[in-house]
Amino acid sequence: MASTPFPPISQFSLSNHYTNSNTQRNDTTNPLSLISKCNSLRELKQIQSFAIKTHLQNDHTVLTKLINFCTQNPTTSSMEHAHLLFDRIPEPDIVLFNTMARGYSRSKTPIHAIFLFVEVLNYGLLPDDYTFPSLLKACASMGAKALQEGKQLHCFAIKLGLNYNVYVCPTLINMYAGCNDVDAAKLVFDKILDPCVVSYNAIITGYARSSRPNEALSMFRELQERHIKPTDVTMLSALSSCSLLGSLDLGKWIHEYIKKYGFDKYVKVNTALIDMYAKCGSLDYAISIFDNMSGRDTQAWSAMIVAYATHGQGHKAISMFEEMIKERLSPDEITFLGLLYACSHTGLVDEGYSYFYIMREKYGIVPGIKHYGCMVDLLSRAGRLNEAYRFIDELPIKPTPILWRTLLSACSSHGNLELAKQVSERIFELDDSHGGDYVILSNLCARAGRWEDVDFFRKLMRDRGVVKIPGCSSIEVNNVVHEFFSGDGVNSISSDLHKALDELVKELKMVGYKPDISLVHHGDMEYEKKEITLRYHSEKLAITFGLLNTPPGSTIRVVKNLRVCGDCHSAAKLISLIFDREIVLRDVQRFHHFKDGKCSCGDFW
DNA sequence: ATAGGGTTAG
Repeated sequence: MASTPFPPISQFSLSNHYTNSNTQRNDTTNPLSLISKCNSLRELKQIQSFAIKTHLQNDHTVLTKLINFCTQNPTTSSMEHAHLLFDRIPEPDIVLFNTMARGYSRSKTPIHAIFLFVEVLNYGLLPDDYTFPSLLKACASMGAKALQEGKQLHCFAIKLGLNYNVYVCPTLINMYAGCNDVDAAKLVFDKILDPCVVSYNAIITGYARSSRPNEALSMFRELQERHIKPTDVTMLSALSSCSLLGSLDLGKWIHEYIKKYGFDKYVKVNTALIDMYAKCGSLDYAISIFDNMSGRDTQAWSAMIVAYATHGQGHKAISMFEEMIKERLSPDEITFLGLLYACSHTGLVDEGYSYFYIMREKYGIVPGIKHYGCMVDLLSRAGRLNEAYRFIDELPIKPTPILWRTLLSACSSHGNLELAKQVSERIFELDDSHGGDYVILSNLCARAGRWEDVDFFRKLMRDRGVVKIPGCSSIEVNNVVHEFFSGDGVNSISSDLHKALDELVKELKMVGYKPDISLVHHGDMEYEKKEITLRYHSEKLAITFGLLNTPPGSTIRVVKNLRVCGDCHSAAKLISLIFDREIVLRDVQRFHHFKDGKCSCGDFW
C-alpha cells in the first residue's frame, strides 16, 4: 500500500482546532482546505460535521466543494450523499447541475443524470456544452432502452447549436453506438466536416462493439489515410476488431504498428494484445506479452485468466488467480468472470461454487447476470441439469433468454428431451425469434426418433418467421480470408475442394471415422443424402481448404460463427492425426486445439 | 467549480 500523503482526517482532531482558534481561521481550520486533503467519503462526512460547527454548513462554496469531491469517483453511496448536499443549495446554477450529471453518468444509476436534466429545464436554466457529454454518456451506458432520450438530447443540442461542439460530437456518436444503433452513429459522424481522433475512436469502437470488425478496421484505415494521429484508444478498438475476426496475421500487423509508434508502453494496450492473441488462437504469444509487460494490473491478469480458460487450461487459469492474489492485486468482476468460466469449461463444479461464494463474501463483488450465466454453464455442463434449472428459477434478478439457452444446449448434449421442452417454453416466453433454439429442439427429437415432433418444431419455426443462422467457417491464407457456409455445394458438387473433401472422408473412414448422421435432422432423407449434408459442413470445408493451401506441417486456424458440431469435432481429431497437422478451431465460445488425434477440450464442451 | 473515445458469461 502506498503511504498516504496526508494523515487521515480523523487524526486532525478537528474539534480542537475549532475551539482553539475561533476568531481566525487558518488553513487547517477551514473546511475548504480540508476537502482537498480528503481521501474517503467517511472523512468527507467528518469535514461536513466540522463545517456545521463552524456554521459553514450552508456555505455555497463549501457545499460545491463537497459535491465535487463526491462526484469525482462516483459510487452509489457517494452519489446519494452528493444529492443530499445538492438539495441544500437554494439556487443551483448550471455548473453544479453539470457536476452532478457527470457523477451520475459514471455511476451505477446513470438514469439519474436524465432526471436531473428535467430539473434543469424546470428551473429555467439553459443547458450548455458541458451538459450534453455527461447526459449522452449516461444514455450510452443504458443501452437500447435509452435511445429515445438520446435522440431527444440530440435534437436539443441541434436547437442550441451545440451538436458540432468538439466535446459533444464524440459523445453523440458514442450515444447512438451504445444504444445499439451504430448506423445512426455513422450518420452523425459523416456530418462532421473535420472529425478529430476522438470522434474516429468513437465510431471505430461503435463498430467493434456491434460485432462489425470490417467496418471498424476500414474506419481505422481512413484515419491513417487522413494522417490523423491515432491514440492508444484507437489501438484498443483496432485490436478488439482483430479479436472478433480471429485474424492472427492482421493482429500481428497491428502489433508491429503498435511497437513502431510506441503504443506498447500503455498497460491497457498490452492487455488488449493479450486478449487479441488469445482470441486469434495463439496462447503462446499472449503469454509472452504478459511475461514481458511491466506494471501488470488487475485487467492484465484477468485477460490472462480468460485466455487460459478459453484455451481449455482451467487449472492454469486458477493458479494465475492465486498468483495474482499473492501479488496483492484485488480481483474485480471480470477476474471472477474468467475464473468461473475456467471452472465451467474444465468441469470444476466445487471450485466454481467456492469462487462464486468468496467473490461476494470476501471481495464484496455483487454477482451480475454474466456471473450467474457462468454458474448455469458450470452446472449444465456437469450434467446437473435440474440443479441448473432451479438455480435460474431462484435468481434474485430476471433471467435473460441467454441463461435458459445455456441450459437448453446442455439438455441437448446430455440428451434430455423432456427438460429441453420445459426450458424452451421458458425461453419462448421471453424471446421466440432465435433460430438456434428450434434447431436444438428438433435435433433432440430427431435423435429420439420422434419425427412428428421434428415436424412440429420446424413448422413452429416457419410460422413464427424465424430464420436459421447458417454455419460459417473462415480461414485466412496469405492475408485473404476465405469463408465457407454449411451446405455449400450440396447441390453442385463439382469443385476441386469438394472432390478433395470426398477423398478426405474416404481416408477418414479407413481409420475409423463414422459419420454421425443422427445429427442431421432431415427425417425424410435417405442415408446417402444425409451423409452428404454432413460432409459439407462449413468447418470441414474450411479445414480441407487449409490442408490444400498451406504448407505441410503448418497450423491450420479456422474460425466458426456457431458452436462446432460433434461430427466435425471427431473428424478434426482424426485429420490432425493422419496429416500430422495442428488444427486450431475457434468456435463461438472457446478454442479447440486438435493435435495427434486429441482435442484440448478433452471432449468436454 | 463542470466536458469527449476503451477489454466483459452463451
